[in-house]
Amino acid sequence: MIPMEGKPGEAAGPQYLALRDQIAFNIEIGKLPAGSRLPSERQFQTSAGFARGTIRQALAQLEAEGLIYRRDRSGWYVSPPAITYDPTRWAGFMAYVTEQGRTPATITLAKSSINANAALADIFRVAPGSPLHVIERMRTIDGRPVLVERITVDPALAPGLLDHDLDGSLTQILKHKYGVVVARNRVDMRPCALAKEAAETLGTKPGAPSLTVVRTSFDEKGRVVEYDQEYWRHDAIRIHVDLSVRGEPDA
Amino acid sequence: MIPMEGKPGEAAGPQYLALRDQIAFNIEIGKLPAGSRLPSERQFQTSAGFARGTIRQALAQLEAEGLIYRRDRSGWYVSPPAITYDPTRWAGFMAYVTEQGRTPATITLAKSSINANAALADIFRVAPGSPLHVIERMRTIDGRPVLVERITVDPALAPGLLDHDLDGSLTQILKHKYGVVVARNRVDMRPCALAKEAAETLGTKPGAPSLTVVRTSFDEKGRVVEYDQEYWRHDAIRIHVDLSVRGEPDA
DNA sequence: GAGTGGTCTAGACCACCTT
DNA sequence: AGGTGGTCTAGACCACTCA
Repeated sequence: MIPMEGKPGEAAGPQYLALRDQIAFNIEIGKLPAGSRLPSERQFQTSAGFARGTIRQALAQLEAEGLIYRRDRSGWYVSPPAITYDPTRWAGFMAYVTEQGRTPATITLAKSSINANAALADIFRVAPGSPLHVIERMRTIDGRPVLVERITVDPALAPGLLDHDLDGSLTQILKHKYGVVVARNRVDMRPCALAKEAAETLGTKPGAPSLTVVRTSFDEKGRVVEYDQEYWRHDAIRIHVDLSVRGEPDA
Repeated sequence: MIPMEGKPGEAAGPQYLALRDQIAFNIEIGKLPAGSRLPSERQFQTSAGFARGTIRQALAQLEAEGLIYRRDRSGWYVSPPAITYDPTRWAGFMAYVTEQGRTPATITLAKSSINANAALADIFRVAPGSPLHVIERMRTIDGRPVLVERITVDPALAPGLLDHDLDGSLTQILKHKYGVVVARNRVDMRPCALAKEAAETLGTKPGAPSLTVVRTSFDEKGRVVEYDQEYWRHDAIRIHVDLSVRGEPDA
């Protein structure tokens, strides 16, 4: 067990925030380095003298701030630094994670053919019931699962796609094996909470804070080549966009 | 009090998720319209037969998902639809909120002159201790506070800026009164939790889930004209970016 | 099998909002 | 003044992980 430092001057307020401050302080000064495990909730109970519910409130607060994360039924850990994601750049996951000095990996969870429901039929502009490829993958950074994604591809553009090794870059495969080139990208992002299934895959709890990123890629003819729904641990990503002027200035 | 509908077939799982599903169902079918108030926690306690802690777990879950929000010590309310924000477009808050059929408003909370600390001096490339304008504002959509922001401006570019009415568009003032035109924008976003002060201003609880947006605006000479830190209620915003190809494709 | 977090109970008092 | 959410306690049992 890692002994915690007391923290200096504190403002008044709820006890759980005082405990939060103390833990945050120990993370700041490096006493609790990234990736290390926090003392157990019952150890905090003893050392801090609060009820377990209060301890958990402090931990939930730190989780919401992105300072710590949990591994389901295993313990609480200090979050590693977030990866910066720039939707205006075309680099894929493997590329930009490596660029930032981290180690990415991809695990294909499932691949299958489905029939388009109304929503997907609308997105791909095909008849409802048309076949579509669906690929589910999990991606890790330095061994920690950070996102699950569900990719839908129109088999008309990439027949036999599912026979390839899908642990690398999908965009690369589409380009080199099928000559499909992405000409336009649409990206939607919003904070949300993890659904049960995604939470289990990421080894965390349903309802854990998360960021949903939906990417729709089009080729030069405006056809949808890839529809990608990503669910990120919210402490693993930050968005960065750098733009020169375009569009009308302000109001 | 609004009577709640029972919800149909349910999967096994924790009780708080069952209650979550029931409330979510009532929001979906419109029994609990946007902006309306939920029954009180103690009413749920009676009607659902759970302990209050379990009720609060369900509500916290719905809050994390962005379906409901709280007004401190007042009650729980159904979240209105989110506003779409496109960082690649130049439209200001007033413009894009209006475009989406909603009513924006701005309230200036404070304006003052400070001396640059190390971090700000670095951003503005001035000597530490140099004077800087700081403006704090709150912005609302349809009367609901959705963000607080802290804007820093170099007085060298806009002397006397604080004497203007700052409830409108700052970018407009900089452009029309000072001839300062934004040529480049850098935007950083990340999920986080509201600090105590921001939470109070937004009428919610510290630690409420939130999205931080930091905008740095440059003029054509590369000088920083505006440094804007925004703290959004996480259920009030979604990001949308639409891009044509640029940069190398993938890896 | 010991220990972890996940869930749940049944109370309590408080600060604050609302009427 | 009555009701609200905010905080806190002191237990309990369970499903699961880990050694």
